Amino acid sequence: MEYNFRSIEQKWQQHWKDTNAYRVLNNSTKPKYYVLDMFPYPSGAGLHVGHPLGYIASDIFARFKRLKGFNVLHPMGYDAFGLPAEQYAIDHGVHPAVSTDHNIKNFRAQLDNIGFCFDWEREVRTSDAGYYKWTQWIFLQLFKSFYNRTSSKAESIDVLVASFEKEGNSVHPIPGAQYQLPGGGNTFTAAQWKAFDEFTQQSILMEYRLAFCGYGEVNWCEGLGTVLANDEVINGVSERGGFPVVKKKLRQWYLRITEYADRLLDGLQHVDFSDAMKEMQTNWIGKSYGAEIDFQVQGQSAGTNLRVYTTRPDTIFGVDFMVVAPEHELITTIASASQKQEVEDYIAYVKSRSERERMAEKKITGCFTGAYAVNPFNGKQIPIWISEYVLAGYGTGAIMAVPCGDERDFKFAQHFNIPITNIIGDAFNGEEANATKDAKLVNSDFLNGMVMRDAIGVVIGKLEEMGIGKRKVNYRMRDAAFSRQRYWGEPFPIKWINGIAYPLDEKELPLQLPHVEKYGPGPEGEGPLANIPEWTARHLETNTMPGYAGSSWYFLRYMDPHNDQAFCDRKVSDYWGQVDLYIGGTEHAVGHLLYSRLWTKVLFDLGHIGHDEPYKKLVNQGMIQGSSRFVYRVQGTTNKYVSYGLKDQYETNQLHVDVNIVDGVELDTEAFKKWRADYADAEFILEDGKYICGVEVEKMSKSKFNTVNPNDLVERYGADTFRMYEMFLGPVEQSKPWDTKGIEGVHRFLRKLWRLFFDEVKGAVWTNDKATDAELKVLHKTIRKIEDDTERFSFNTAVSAFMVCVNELGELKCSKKEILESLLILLTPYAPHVAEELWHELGNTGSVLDAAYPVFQEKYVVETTKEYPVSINGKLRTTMHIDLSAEQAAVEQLVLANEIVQKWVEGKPVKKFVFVKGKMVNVVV
RNA sequence: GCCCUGGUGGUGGAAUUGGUAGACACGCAGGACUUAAAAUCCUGUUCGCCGCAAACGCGAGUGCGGGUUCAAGUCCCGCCCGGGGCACCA
Repeated sequence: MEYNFRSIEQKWQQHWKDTNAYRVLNNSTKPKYYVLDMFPYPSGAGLHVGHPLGYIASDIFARFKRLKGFNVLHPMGYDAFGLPAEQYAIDHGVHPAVSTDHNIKNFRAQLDNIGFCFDWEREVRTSDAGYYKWTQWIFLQLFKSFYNRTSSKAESIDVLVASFEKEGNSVHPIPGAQYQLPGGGNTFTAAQWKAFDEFTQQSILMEYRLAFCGYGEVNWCEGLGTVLANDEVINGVSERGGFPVVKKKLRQWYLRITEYADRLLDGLQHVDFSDAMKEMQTNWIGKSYGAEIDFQVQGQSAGTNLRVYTTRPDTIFGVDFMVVAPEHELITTIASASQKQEVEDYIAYVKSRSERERMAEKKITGCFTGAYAVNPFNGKQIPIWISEYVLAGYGTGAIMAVPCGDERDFKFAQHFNIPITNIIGDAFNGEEANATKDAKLVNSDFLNGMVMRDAIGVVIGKLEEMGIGKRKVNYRMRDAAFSRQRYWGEPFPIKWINGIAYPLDEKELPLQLPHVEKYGPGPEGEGPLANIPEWTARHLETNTMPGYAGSSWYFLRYMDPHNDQAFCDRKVSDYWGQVDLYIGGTEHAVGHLLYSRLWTKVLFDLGHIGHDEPYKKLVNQGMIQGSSRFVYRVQGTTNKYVSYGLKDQYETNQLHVDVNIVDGVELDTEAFKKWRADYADAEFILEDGKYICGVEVEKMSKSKFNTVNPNDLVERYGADTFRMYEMFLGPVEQSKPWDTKGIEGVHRFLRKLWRLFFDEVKGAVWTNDKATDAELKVLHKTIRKIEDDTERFSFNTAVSAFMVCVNELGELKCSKKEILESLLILLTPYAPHVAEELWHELGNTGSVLDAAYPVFQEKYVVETTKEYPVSINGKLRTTMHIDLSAEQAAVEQLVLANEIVQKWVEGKPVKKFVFVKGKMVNVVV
């Protein structure tokens, strides 16, 4: 009887399906464990061997936890809305719903092939109305909430309104500093609030809502009648058609994620993410501590101040000029008559440049306004410049420039010949800025002699005393744009009437995405929904939600996927709680992870769930790179190819060749001729009768012909081999190249395992004999190793531990049920099909999926002697078997009597004798 | 430029707390079985030196240069190279 993996795998997959082996219940006496894979987008290209890596790892872990007695939730679903499907629809005339459905079918077939233990009854798709009903519902919660800065959490907007009616906005000032009420200013009393008309009231509330609508700058292309992404704009004109593109403020939905900046930062201390991941999120949030300082502008009325943000108030005596962003509102007020034309020209120039150009070119540009600010401490006049290196959206959109301490300021000063004041003495060399905080200040009036680090607080204190500055924390993170002018996404449950956004009643959800035939943009940068008369007649919002809407909360829906009364029953989310293990790539470091953390915090604040961090532990799987193969076409010929080893004798061109027609490095020349029509009459210059290909590691991609389809490998070696090989390749977190050839080693291992049970001629060879000490030792060593390795996600070493175990049992000629049965349970997470088959062959009737995990017993692995390495002066010279209970004195005697040791010691006195019990011996002479 | 990673045989990788570097595989070489091939199995395989050869032995060796230690792939200091992220954030 031989290892017929095809029929075995088919049989058990069918059996598990028939018996609902992977169904998970929401109530259990067992402890819970939640294993989640990052939501895949079902692309039309299908899976290559790089994709399932994380799924296999999570599957192994889920099965392991199940064997260890946990109730394990391990679901899968699809992030089905999104731009690619819509783009495909536009290009091919297939409705996104149709192509998405088709892609999901293929995706599912590929997944099933690998034998995952997903509970498919819990599958979710973000594009299903039953799902996005709740995405819309959560959006409404965001819309109807504000961030209460006094309680530091989201609360109902009703709380805010009640406060307004009682005390105006004195308790809850408007979060956006720039906002101006229709009559100017940004504070109001209770009486004023009550007197505002509805439009004004709603406009004010919009300034607080966690999901809000505002105006944002976008690239508007009149010629194409649409908004363009940054990468679709080149040199100020559209990539397609060359039409001019201008920055335009357009209505957009946003999430007020900035209010959660601190909590998102703090939360990182309570989750188990890699340092790199925490670092990326921390940088993205970009918290900085500094001060806002008001500078009087010369010749302007007392109220017209230039407010700057700086993290280095200690350098205030080194300020040689001010720089404001080109968008700064004060420019028109302060620009002098003589500079007016120059300023206008400069602003026009900046407007013509896209964000991308601005960043790519990094030219030093700028323009003097003709106005001067006054240094509040010494009355010095400071010229005010405009430059695009200062960003309107950060801080106050204006800075005080200190060229001796800031590289950008230094370069600007040099470029425009602005004299530089040195306030750090020898620490400034005149060649480049020095951003130190440890220098002693000079030329700094009352700060002279003080270390900069200490001066920061002193200056802020003084500014506050004078009433012209205050401590200020800033964040780099901006509010998240939450609308797309696209079709294939969740419609917003919002109606617009007279410029006021009204939420739909929850009973009206889901607001169904209407069917359309065309996906072209609507007028004035609106989405395709604006082209549907029935839609606009209902005054419905025409934008749709972005891709990350549905994926921000899907981990909650898996818990209770069919509930049509709530997004997830509170009792159910309390039972499952956080995702215990989340596996996925690093590409979602700041997008998806930050958004889903935000949504979780809001839902927690509003009392809908009981935890405020979605993921307890995050593991990032590495990428599997492609290993490309090349053939070398001789130059001057149309179809003559020279083998790798001989190519230096010719002038050649290197061409990618499909890795699937190469065995290791040897090209299948017949397959090559059949591969593409123009290679049909190819000729080869061989070495040793073979055509050897060149090899290079590159990204795995169709265009490089280095993709490998898991289906082909499963067909040839079986799912169990494939799963184990993906793990055997190396640590999950690490990127590594794919090498199909290596899979045979894992396949051989499974056949070796099989032969412990069955002989090709004799049939079953396993016995009920009592296991020997040596056999039990092999088994228990393996139990310990597999358990440890699996717990710490070291799946590659676990696979080799299985190999070692089977090799050793083979040497011992051990085919005893007592040993093999336990081994099968250990193997179940990794190779479930063959484990289940052999489990039944041993006479078990239940499924191995629910067997009791073997318990490691120390007594079987205790050693009495150890082969000690013996070094002389740190160099290994020999090894000696010594009783483990032996103490230093006895060992010393034994070792020094050893012939080889004596030879090396050569009668010299022993200076030191190092003995670490159970480890090693070192003789120092 | 800044931050985070990593660098070990021909290849993927192992060495969990400083204690026998190269586990386990791939590849390669040789052998067995076979008319032959495939499959399978066995042996060898870090490099160098000595040697007809094997055994044994010796020397070097974890990107480079220093250091700490009885002992360093592992710890410290200074470099070099690859991968990833951020990039006018004041």
